[in-house]
Amino acid sequence: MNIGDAAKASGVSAKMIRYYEETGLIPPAARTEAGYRIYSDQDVHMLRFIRRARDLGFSVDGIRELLGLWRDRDRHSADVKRLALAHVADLRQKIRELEDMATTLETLAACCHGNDRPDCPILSELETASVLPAKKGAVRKLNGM
Amino acid sequence: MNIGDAAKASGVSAKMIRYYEETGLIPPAARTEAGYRIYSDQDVHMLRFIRRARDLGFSVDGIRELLGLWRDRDRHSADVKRLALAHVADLRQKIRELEDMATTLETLAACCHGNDRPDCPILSELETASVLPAKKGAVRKLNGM
DNA sequence: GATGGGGCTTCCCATAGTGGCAAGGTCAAG
DNA sequence: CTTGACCTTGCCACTATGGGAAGCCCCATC
Repeated sequence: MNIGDAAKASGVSAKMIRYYEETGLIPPAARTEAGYRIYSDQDVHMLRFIRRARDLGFSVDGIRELLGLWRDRDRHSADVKRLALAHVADLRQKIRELEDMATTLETLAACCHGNDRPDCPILSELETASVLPAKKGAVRKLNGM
Repeated sequence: MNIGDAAKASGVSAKMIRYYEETGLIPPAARTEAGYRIYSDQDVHMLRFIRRARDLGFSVDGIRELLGLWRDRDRHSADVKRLALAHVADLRQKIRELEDMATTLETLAACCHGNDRPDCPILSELETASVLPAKKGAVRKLNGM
């Protein structure tokens, strides 16, 4: 099948399929004489695997590792589990950071009258305080979320 | 003072100060005859404001609005509050998504023996299931977090 | 058989925010 | 006057994704 059909069948856009091929996440697709990429059901299966991993927030590099393990019949499930739990730790770290931001902002907003007067504790705080002193080593990479 | 000192004093890197100037978030700095940017304590004050807003997860565009309100002596605190609470809603939405991912993965990982055998429910799930069926309208932009 | 529409190809650009590097100018201390 | 630390601009990189243009291809319909 052509790339458009593979995209529909897998839920990965044609654009991203080409990108994944270009960056080596997936092997180069076979081509027709005219240069059209062709995909088998197997390929679609793999693309769906990728899409699901992305839905779980794995980065492309994480997916690369997952795919390696997926293809390796002699894999140790411990390796998969380690990968998954490391990702969970990243997610939880990120959640904590966002949570801190949200509660700080909510606290400030609760103190703001929210009327047509200009005085506002939110702006005052931004102006003067050190808002999040404990912001060391933030998990800065959690793919574009 | 020079850009390096302003960076140290504000906590915003020199690189980012130039970027903010280039993109119009802050007005162009005054220059010495040799072309060096010079910053006043006022400028550093503004840069610190920006950094704190970023620590609270505001996007550069959000900060642009905040700065506008900050500078506007006739602002309505209601506008600031609305901005803040809208951001909180975005944060909470994002948190929910990450939370879903984390719990799904944890559930799967809990079912994985994590030994040297290859069978692994995590991979099985990625292979077959529709992992996150409720993934409509994800908050895709929450500045690079 | 020609024509049209839709799909495919590659290539380039843009996003947000940040880091890094390189070539060259500048300033201050020794 | 030299040296080293700083400044300037400009360009490239990253992640993951979308948009679009120019040009070729395939199939169905007239």
